[in-house]
Amino acid sequence: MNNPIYKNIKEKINISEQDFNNFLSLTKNSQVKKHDFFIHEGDVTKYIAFVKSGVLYSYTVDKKGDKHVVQIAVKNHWISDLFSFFSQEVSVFNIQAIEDSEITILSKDNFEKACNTIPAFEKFFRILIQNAYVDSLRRVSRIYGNSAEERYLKLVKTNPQIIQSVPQHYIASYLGIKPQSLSRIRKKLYN
Amino acid sequence: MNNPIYKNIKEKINISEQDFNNFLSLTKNSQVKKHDFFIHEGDVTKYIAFVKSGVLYSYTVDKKGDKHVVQIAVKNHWISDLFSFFSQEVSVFNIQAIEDSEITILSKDNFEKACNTIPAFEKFFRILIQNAYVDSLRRVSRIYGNSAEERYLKLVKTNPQIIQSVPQHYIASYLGIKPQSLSRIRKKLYN
DNA sequence: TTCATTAGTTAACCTAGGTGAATGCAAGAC
DNA sequence: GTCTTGCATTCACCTAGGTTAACTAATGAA
Repeated sequence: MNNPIYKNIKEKINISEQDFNNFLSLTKNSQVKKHDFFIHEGDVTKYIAFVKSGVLYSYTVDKKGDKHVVQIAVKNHWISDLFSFFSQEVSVFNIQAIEDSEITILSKDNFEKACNTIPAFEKFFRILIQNAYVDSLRRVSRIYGNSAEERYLKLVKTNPQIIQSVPQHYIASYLGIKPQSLSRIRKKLYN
Repeated sequence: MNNPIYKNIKEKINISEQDFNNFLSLTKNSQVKKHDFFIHEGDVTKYIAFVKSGVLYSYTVDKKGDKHVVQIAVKNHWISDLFSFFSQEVSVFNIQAIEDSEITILSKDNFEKACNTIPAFEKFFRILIQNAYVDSLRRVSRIYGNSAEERYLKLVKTNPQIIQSVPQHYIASYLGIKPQSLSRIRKKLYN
């Protein structure tokens, strides 16, 4: 089977094509135009999204009004506010499309259905939240243990696709610095 | 019932004294002497601990050999490497006692038993991991959106117990700064 | 086409926090 | 009791990244 979602799930759990097709029938295809919202801060998160094409990103806005990019999801990655999705509390994140994107979405109700009929999915989604947790922990230690330059190099190495397809000011925000500083770092590096 | 663990669990889920007593029979009391380890980096986490007295803290060590405090657990709080505990992968954290401490521990096996016999516990522990995840997310945005001084003030306000009972260099590390800088900040504030 | 935005770059200057070293003080070890 | 070790403080100096502002190039709407 050549479906990218199937491949993505297969990386984490064992699942038959049959079960996957059942799962797929619970999802819906959808589109998000450039700059349109997938999740609005203050709403309860109803869907989890798999990015088929394009790029989505999540961010918070602090009391000073500054935006902080938290996650960037390129092709073949999942994105949502997992905490809000699982707890059904309101989201503190916004998720928006950086460019026109095609996504496959799964609602909370159908997520429950998938878990009930295909037990392995419970595990798959528990792994998703665990990974999100670990990502966040890693991020904290990366901020504390590395300079912005080191964090940028790390990103270039582990996520070249993000570097290629995302405007720099999003990347700067994701790294926790200003666009001018990223520009300065890049200048220094590519000399 | 006057048991602090009962109180702590009651804050998150509804549970009868009967069920709680069953749960309690699955736990063990233990002690950690000052500077002794509860969890060693590289081991699989076998226990989750409730701090009855004393203070425990978790930290990572980066490639440069610098220590970064991740969590500080005073009386009546839980501590463990939840990721390692649930996934049974090796831990990247060390957890040590800051002072002689009394803890109540629950093993992975007994955790499974508790979940099987008292379904509400599954929820309780899912909430623990969700909260840990949210804490970590909040921490990232606090680092990006606030100065060390603001982070310190926030800690004083929301966690005075930590300020009172933990030596300053641990707090500095938790805030992501050096002890000298915390000293400077405190001097500036208390003038 | 033209005018207005938005993105990226550069540069001068500023500041929060790091670094290294010195000092004083309290607590264990013996 | 002295010796040592660890913690907090202070100070002088340094540096990564923020700030402001100017300039350019690219995109987009009318």
